[in-house]
Amino acid sequence: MSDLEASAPAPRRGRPGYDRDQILGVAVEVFIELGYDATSVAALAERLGLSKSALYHHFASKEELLSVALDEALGALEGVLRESGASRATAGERLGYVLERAVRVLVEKLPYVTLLLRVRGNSDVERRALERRRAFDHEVTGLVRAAQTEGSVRADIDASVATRLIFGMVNSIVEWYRPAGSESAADLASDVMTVALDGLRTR
Amino acid sequence: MSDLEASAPAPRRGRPGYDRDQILGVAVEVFIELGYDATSVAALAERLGLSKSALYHHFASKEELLSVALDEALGALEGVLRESGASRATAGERLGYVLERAVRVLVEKLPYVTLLLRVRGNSDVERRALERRRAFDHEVTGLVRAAQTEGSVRADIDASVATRLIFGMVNSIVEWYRPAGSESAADLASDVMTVALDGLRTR
DNA sequence: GTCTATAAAGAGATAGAC
DNA sequence: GTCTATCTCTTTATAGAC
Repeated sequence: MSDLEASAPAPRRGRPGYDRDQILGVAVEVFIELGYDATSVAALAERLGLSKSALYHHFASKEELLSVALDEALGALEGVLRESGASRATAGERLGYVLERAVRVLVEKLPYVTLLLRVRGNSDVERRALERRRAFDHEVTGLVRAAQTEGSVRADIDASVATRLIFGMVNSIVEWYRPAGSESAADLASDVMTVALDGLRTR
Repeated sequence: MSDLEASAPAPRRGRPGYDRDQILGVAVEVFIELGYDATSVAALAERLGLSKSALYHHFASKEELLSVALDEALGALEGVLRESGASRATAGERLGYVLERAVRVLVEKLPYVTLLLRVRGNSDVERRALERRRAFDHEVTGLVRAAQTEGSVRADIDASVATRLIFGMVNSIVEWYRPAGSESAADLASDVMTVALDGLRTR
């Protein structure tokens, strides 16, 4: 987001020599494996091959790691909503765009979004993240409601319930999808769109 | 499960006088609010209005509370699968039964299932629970595959992916559904079946 | 940018009285 | 069935040297 030059493939020095992004990436991995609360700073340092003090040199606290990671995920999701407005005429089209792009953000930022989806509001940092998630969901619900009025989405289910069910499906992807497997992000997005729009039943 | 007589509405004595079930119920509430790892035994005792020692009189450890709670959820889900076999001819019918009953178990045992769905395998107790969840998912995937062969479920999506998407949707219910609200469990189950089988799109 | 050493608080669990 | 007091270990975080 705020990087003006650093799009290079990251130096990767001999052994230590970590920068903030590299440390953040490893920390998020460990947070996901053990859970944020169950992850001690000692465990993070060990995984990095660093002492705790070296880690505290880069981040002021365990919570700052969490905060920066959550911001990465939220920024990307909010970006999808921002882009959906321009040059799309109907609510149905905008909703389709948001769904498909949200799946891709989930895959591209898998660890960050995974962490976001596990946050429960246990601290100020977590509560602020939940607030931004709620705002996102609220905007999508508005899109679903508009699509119902328009006639492109079935109106016999409450917009809020429909949104929650569909995004429940989308978000659950972080529980099992691994980019290494046989299914590409494009296949996955296509499957999600099919099930969400047309369901499982044969016709 | 092993209660031979105690189906009475629970005594509810003057102030303390807790039994295991009452303590378990409160503990599960707190585990969900704060997360299991972030919940200290002191916090549990405080919520119960008891000392830590009184709590340890009922349960040998914090982990025993978790273990009993997870068993409650898993037992109910496994029961759904057990019942689905008898007297239903096609895989499509069995799958429909499992979906609808799973939603109802989620609602009836909401706190226990919520806790189950947040387990990440951080200890032997958690890993055993995950193993049982995997076995459940595997059986449902088999049902989906049979329904595809039969022709009642669309075959252009991998059975494993379809199962994960649909159960992702079902499981996400624990994130937002509250029995007190306007939507009954029957309405919810009906909405889930509609979206899962026919999708959001109008026709 | 990294280290060792340590402070200060909180964790899970137990002893033993009532 | 509940209590107070305490043990021991681990936690987050800091001090200060290299």
